[in-house]
Amino acid sequence: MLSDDDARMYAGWFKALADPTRVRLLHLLAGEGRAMSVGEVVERAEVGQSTVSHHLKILAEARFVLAERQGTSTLYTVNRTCQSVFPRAVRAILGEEEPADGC
Amino acid sequence: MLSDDDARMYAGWFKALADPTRVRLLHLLAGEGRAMSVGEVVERAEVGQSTVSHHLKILAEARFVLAERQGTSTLYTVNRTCQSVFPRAVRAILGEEEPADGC
DNA sequence: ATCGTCAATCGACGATAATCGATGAACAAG
DNA sequence: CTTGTTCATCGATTATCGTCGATTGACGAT
Repeated sequence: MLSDDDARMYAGWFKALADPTRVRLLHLLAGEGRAMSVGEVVERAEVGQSTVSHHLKILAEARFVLAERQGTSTLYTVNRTCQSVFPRAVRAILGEEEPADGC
Repeated sequence: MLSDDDARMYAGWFKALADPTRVRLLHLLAGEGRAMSVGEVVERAEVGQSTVSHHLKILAEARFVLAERQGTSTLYTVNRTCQSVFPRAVRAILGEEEPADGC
């Protein structure tokens, strides 16, 4: 049986993309193909600055984006090495692979 | 830009697995390798009957499990054709594939 | 027709999460 | 040092979600 901690870990990965606003922010960032400051993201998003900051933090904690401070602004980039987390998580949940941690 | 509806659709798929209890139920069902009644699932789960019924319904609506009524009981099975949903969703969000609907 | 079993639904409660506006902290420019 | 910019954090509000116990509805057996 999947341990409680493993279940929470997998659920956590899915939770990071379980919000439409985060999906759109990630898509926006990926479509631009370069690092973007929070301000640039706010300009193209339809939510306020604090909301964008909040969601980018969640995406960064889940490692789907990378953050880098540059002077007074923070640049966010898509972390493309994370594309494989979901296939691996699904296989682990379905019992075809031993649990994997990290991204 | 990803439409609001598309973003909600993708987020909805992730949301279905964004809860530890649902992850465990799906894992339990997959590990058994056969259709299980709600009662059987309740026996091995650590939550009440109404909670199990609630979560199985959510998993079924997202097409991750299939439900079939058999007399007085309902049998749930893992829908293994849904494994590809997440890779495809991720590619669509990251802009490497046109949006895909359904599972 | 009645009774017992099984699962879905209902109503309520507490916890989590999304959003906003305002405040605060770090930094650059003058 | 002061001012302006940029982002993170705080506090509050509202909405959503997970869980439970109780009820209801469907079905089979007697």
